[in-house]
Amino acid sequence: MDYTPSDIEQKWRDHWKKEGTYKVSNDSDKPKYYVLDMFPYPSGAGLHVGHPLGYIASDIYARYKRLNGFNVLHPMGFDAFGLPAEEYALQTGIHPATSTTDNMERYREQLSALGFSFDWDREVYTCNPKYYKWTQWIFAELFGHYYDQTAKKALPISELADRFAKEGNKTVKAANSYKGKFSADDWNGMTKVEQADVLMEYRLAYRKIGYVNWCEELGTVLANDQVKDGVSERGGYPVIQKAMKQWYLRITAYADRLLYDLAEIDWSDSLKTIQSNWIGRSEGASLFFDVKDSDEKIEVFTTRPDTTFGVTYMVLAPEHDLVAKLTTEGQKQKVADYIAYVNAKSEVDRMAEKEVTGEFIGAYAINPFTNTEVPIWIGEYVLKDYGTGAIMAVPSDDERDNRFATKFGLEIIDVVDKSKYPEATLKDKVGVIINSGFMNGMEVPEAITAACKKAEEMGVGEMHINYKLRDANFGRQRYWGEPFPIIYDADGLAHVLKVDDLPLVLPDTQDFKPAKGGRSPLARMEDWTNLPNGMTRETDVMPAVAGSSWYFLRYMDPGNDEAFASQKAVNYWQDVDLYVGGSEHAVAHLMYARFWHKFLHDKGLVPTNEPFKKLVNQGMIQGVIEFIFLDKNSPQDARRFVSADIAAKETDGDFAKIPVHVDFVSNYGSPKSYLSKEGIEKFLDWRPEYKNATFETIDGTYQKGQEVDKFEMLTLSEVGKMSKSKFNVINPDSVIDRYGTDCFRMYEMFLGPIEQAKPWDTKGIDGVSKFLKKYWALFFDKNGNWSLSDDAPTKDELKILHTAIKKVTEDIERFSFNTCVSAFMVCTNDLRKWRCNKRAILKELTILLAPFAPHVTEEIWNRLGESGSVHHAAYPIFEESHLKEDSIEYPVSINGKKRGMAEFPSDASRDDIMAAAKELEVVKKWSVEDGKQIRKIIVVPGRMINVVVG
RNA sequence: GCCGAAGUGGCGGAAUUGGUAGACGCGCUGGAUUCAAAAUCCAGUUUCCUCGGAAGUGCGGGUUCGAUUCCCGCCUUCGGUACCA
Repeated sequence: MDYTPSDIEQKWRDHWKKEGTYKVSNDSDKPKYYVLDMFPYPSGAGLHVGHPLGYIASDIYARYKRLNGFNVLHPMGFDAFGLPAEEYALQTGIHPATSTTDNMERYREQLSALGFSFDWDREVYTCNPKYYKWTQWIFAELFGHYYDQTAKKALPISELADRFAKEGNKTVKAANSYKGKFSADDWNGMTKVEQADVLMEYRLAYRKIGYVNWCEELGTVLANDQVKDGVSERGGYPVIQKAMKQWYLRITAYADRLLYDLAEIDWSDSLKTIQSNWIGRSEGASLFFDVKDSDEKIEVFTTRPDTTFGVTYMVLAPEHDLVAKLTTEGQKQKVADYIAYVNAKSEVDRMAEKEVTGEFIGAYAINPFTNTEVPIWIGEYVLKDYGTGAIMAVPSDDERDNRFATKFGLEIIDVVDKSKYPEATLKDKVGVIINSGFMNGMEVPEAITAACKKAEEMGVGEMHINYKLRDANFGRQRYWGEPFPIIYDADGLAHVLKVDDLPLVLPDTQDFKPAKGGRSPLARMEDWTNLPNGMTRETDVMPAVAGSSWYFLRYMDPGNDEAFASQKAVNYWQDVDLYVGGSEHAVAHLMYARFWHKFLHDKGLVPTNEPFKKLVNQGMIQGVIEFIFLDKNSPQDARRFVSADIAAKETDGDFAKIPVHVDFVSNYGSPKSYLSKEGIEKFLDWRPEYKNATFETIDGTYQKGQEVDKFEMLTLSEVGKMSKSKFNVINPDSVIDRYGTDCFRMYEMFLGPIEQAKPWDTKGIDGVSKFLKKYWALFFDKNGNWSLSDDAPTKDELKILHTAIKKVTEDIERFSFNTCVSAFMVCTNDLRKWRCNKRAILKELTILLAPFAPHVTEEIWNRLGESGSVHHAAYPIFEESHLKEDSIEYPVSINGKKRGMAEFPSDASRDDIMAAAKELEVVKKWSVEDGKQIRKIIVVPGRMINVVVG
């Protein structure tokens, strides 16, 4: 009887569904274990082969925990709001709700074909009003709270207003963006609007001016992803930075806790480092510089107040508020030109700019320590949102300042003597201070303290802790997202909707184009925005990160209409024990989710301080992106495409890389990938705007309709993220059709370490397929008849089984699934050598294999005559005694090079082995016979012997 | 630019704590079976040479009896860089 996956896999999936094999209850005597996957965005391209990598790993782990007696919560859902569905709607007129529903349906089918042990009754999707009711509610709660730095937690904003009325804000230590100080009398004398404006600067959800990518031609705000090289990806129109008032979340209030609580969670060091660098806590001083002939002061943050005597100029961010006020008449034009240049660049482009750029604004600041005048510049390397958006430049001790000063011929004064520390780089805070008045002769750390003290005495500054972390821009001028539960009164004051008025359902429309001024399409729906009582609704919607910031809590109690989840459910499940997802989410999603969780914890609504106890980042399965080259200078009605080899040769040509759908390309991913005549025709059907183009190769040129015998246009292959926008998505469906789900699951695991990125390739899948056939064949005789023996297993058979139990168990625990698959292969190969068909061995092997290949093992389990499901069986117990050997083979090295082997009893002592080693043939050959002496013998019991000769 | 990761045979990868480099699989070569093919099975497969060795884990140094593993300096590729998710 042959192994035929198609005969068994669907049968068992139907059976599991019918029996509710993977249902999980909130009432259980078993210990709980929560295994969570990062839920997918249901893209129109379907589930690709990269998604399952993490899902298979977490499914194996969930099944492993279940076999070990845990009550395992293992849910799945969809991150269903987002930009791509809206862009698709703009192009096709298909409503995002429709396309998203269709895509989710396709994803469910694809996911269920992978045999995951999800409890689908707990499915959550973020665009469901029953779900986003609570997303809106959490936002409303954030709006209703401020962060009290004395209590170290969020408190109701009403308590803050009461304190202002009694004490003003001088005694309040709270996270805020309000600059001034006021007394109780001042507060009580303010108008309602003024008070509301002040409170807004303290709320955890607040409004302020922020910058967006604005495309005038498209009349819309663009995501960073939609901007390439300063122009819109669609159409290639110019994009500038435009100021807009919108919602923000004050995540910076939690910066310290987000940083220090990393210590209590089991995440990789690299991920913790990424998060900690993203938070970017640095201690230093804020210093105020007077401006010559002006009342204005420029505030800077510096980690090196000890170098203040070396300040020879200042640089403001081009967007800094003071730029307009301080620029002198003579410099106005140059400054305006420079700002226009900067506005056309994204932040990433600005940071990546290798050339130093800047402009003098004509004004001078006064160095508070030296009273000398220093010129004020603007430069793109200073970012508005980091620190105060202004720096004091110390070209002697900062690399970027140094490059800037060198290029523009600005003065450089040495203030730190590093001659005592020849190893130190500019970045190291070491050295002796020189040319610096009261600090001369001090070591750097001492001087930093002294400079802060002096600044405080002089009233020109103070110690300050700065974070790179910025508050989260939470407004999108879009349609497909959660509406804000916010209405504005006649004074423009924001009010939140009460929980009884939620969800505020996203109104229906067929017109997804932005409204005037780049506002959300909702702004056009006046019936919805204008309320009968004269109030108006907020028309921005929330970003996709909103729904993904708390979904893990909803799975605990997904149907609840009274709360985001019941306290009983939350107290039972507590937190996520294992979270598996891509490293591309290392900052944004994980940071926001931790922030929301901590806020809910402050409110006493979740028992844990951190949401994700252990986190494993799966590497990305990459796709191949194929390009041909478009000659940018060719006329619009006769575009010229050239092959990759021509483009490589014509180095002076001006070519744009145009991605080609991988389906059109022959031999994709290899150096010889090419477009055939048929491939080009498919490309032209797909991109009709190029129908008149010519396609040039070294051997000749092709144009649509032309007759050619053999035509191969070489394409350029690059490896990169699998994404609909790169036209390189590969679905698992065809692989599953051919090899079966169990094989696909094991092959994805066999590809390599789960955390490592790798390009997709089906080359080795036959090996895994052969393994499953061999495993199946263990249960059958030569004639294909079911044939098992009930005899007691031999010592060798037990050793093979228990070697596998040990290896597989240890490797599951350390998430090394590729080596598990290899251990299974070794085990079946060895059992085949012994022609083992003992029930006692094969039954245990079947349970061990069940998490990896759930279908074939269930079929065998059934044929073994066992009751129930193999997925509810008891995990095999490892017995050390079966692995014991009488003797061990030692490698014998001479001077670190392996020269031979020698066998010793496994209980031989180090001294015994050392004595015996001297007499070994190999050792004599390489020492005495070579005219050398034995200098030293190193024995590591059970491992190796190394003899040093010389 | 900044932050993080990776680099080992023709290919995917293994080596868990500094201790036999290349497990397992693909591919390839030869053989068996077959009228033939597929499938299956067996053997071989890092490179180089004088068959005894020599070299070898991106590159250049270092520590050590011993380094894929630790340290210093580079190179290349991938991910993130705050509005793709």
